[in-house]
Amino acid sequence: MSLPDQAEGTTRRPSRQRSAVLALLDGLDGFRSAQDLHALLRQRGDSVGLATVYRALQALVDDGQVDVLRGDDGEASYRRCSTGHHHHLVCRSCGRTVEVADPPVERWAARVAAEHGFADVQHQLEVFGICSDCAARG
Amino acid sequence: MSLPDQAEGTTRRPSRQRSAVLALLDGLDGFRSAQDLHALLRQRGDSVGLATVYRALQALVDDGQVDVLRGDDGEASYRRCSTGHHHHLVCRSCGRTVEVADPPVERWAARVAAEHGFADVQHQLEVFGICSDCAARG
DNA sequence: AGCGTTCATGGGAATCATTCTCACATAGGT
DNA sequence: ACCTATGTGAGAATGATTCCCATGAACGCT
Ligand SMILES: [Mn+2]
Ligand SMILES: [Mn+2]
Ligand SMILES: [Zn+2]
Ligand SMILES: [Zn+2]
Repeated sequence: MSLPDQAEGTTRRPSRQRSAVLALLDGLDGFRSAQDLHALLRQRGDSVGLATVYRALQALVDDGQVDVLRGDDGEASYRRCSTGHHHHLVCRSCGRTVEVADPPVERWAARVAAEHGFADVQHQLEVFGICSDCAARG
Repeated sequence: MSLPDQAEGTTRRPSRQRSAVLALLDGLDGFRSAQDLHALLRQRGDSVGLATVYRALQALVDDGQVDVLRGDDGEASYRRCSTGHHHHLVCRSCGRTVEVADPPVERWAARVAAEHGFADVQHQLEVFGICSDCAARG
């Protein structure tokens, strides 16, 4: 049902920078902007050029290892995710994210698209809210 | 369930420009970018400043008369929509859009959020595909 | 280890949608 | 007609993302 991930096998020459980006993402559980990730890398000492951060993220996205989300302001946020198809429950305040699945909506999307003569169907479903930690703080 | 639309009653001084934007949207059935709408207004003769197009669209969005969608490139697209809560089936090629509803997913989103302790829940669900007209052309 | 080829990096310029500024126009009430 | 609050528009400013290109690092070969 999900896209073939045709670019998944692309060989890339390993580099300290790419590893640093992936390692950073592994230690975070929420969606973060490229700018944020770049700043975090600097603090951590693993300095990486901003352009390289964007390139690394794009490569990971193409490879299906990272998910992207567009905020209301249009800024992209990235998160290390499981490779299968899923959706997200995201905290608007801190970005904390839970991966969720909803089989019924998968069928619904396919059916409603077919009913209207649409082919090549994709869908996106995200749930936003305030997590309990953030609600406690105010 | 949907947001209170608190700004809905804001009084705004009428203007030729605002009317032109709304009239243009009424004659279109797909999502269009602000830049596109601005260009269309110029062609049509109702010239309106780009900043004013953005202001008019933002006002309509705040008023709940227009929906916004963020494309993969982060560019915002706008469409005159019915005021109630709904989702969209959008053609990736021409933007043609059908409004759709899915009551089950409404309940599902509320439940899954509650199960994880999230409050102040919103969700967004969009379906993308290629409409029959565009599929016919190739 | 040395060398050449190929690909990755990074800093800064370029892009581009969107927002801001502010001088000017205009709607509406007097 | 006149006043005042608000809308407009041209261009500047903003800010995320991408592009450019000279430099650096990885790989394959010797
Ligand atoms: Mn799904
Ligand atoms: Mn819904
Ligand atoms: Zn939170
Ligand atoms: Zn179409």
